[in-house]
Amino acid sequence: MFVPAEAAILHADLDSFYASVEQRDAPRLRRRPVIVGAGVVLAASYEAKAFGIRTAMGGREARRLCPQAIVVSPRMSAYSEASKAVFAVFEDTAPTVEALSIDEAFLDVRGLRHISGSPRQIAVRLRARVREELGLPITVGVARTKFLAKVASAVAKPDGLLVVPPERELAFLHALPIERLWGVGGVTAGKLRRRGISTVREVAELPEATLISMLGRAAGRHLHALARGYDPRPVEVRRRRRSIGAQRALGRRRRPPDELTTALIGLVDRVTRRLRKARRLCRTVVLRLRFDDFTRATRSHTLAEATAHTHTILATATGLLEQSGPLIERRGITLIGVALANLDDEAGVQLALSFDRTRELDATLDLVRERFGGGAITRGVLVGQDSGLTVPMLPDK
DNA sequence: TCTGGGGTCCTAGGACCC
DNA sequence: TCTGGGGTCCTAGGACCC
Repeated sequence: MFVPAEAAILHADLDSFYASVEQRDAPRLRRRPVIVGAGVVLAASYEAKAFGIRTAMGGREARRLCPQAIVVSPRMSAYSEASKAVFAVFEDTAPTVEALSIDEAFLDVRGLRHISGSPRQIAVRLRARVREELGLPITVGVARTKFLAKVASAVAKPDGLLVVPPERELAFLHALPIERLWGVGGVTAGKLRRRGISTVREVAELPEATLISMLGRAAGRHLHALARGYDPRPVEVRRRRRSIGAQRALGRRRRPPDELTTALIGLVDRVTRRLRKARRLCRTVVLRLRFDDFTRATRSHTLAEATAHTHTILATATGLLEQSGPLIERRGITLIGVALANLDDEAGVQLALSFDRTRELDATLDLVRERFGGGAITRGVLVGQDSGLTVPMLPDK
């Protein structure tokens, strides 16, 4: 069981990432309210946030709140570059780095005391390096668990550092409003508040069964554990992605069917390119739709064989779109998207293992390695020199 | 010009298999 | 005639995150 005793997990989170990159690269934007993205706010500088501007807010509303704000178009490649540079510093700081998104990560710094100093000293140096070498503000939360580190960085923002020592965890956590919990969004917060629960302390006082009956099994258990400061999830290098998607907002204007088909072709083209670039195959094609009233629907189809072939995927997606014709007719359409799921390795070979049930798992895997010339096994996928081997359903030893 | 674009995980029912 | 339990896969929807 993973139960670290010391506060040695860092959650590092760049502040207003896109907006900070823009301010770094263009002096005229510094100390000014900056909004990235015109239709919808993708990021707002802290000067802009002071006017009440928030991420995902409509552009019109944002300009109403702050007419003097400078609106810039997103430069995704610049953010991607900046992210790579920041992650290089993360990797240089800790042996285990778990990326959460383009601008945040967990770092496990246990066992580094002799080499790098205390977790706090490591965090201080990390912040200084990102500021000095890359010109970007970053906030770091330090705690015994991932969840607490994440909450700590959220509380410390912007440009801050907060260490939560183990003996202060519950006092820190219990005083917070439920909305601060990672995993509690609008719907869950609403359910809790309607029952008169507004702080983490009140959640912690609830029996697990009550939370499960309110929120469902997984969410109830999860929240019950977190509110008591229990979070056994280790920092681990991220698994491979499980889906690849692309989508396009269409606005409220009525679109003729051939325009939808054109949009679909563009999306499938984009998404299959990314699929092939990642050297993956997909077996499931998902069509995503959003309607005039903002409700959503998905339609999916699973193929018999994995593919990265544009025409196969396009034909499948087109079929799903045709099937959705009546739905679109009735409810109008404001967004169309395609996602590819059930991803396989391009070179993955499905290997049906039949083996002696008395053999230990490790011995079985050794046998597979021996047979196929070595390689590393990751998540059930054995990647060899030239080919990958999927090892399905290994039984308990 | 109300509401972008990219993801993850969970739930629940039905088909199908042993 | 009535009665099982356990498991996987697929589809659809929903909540949440950045």
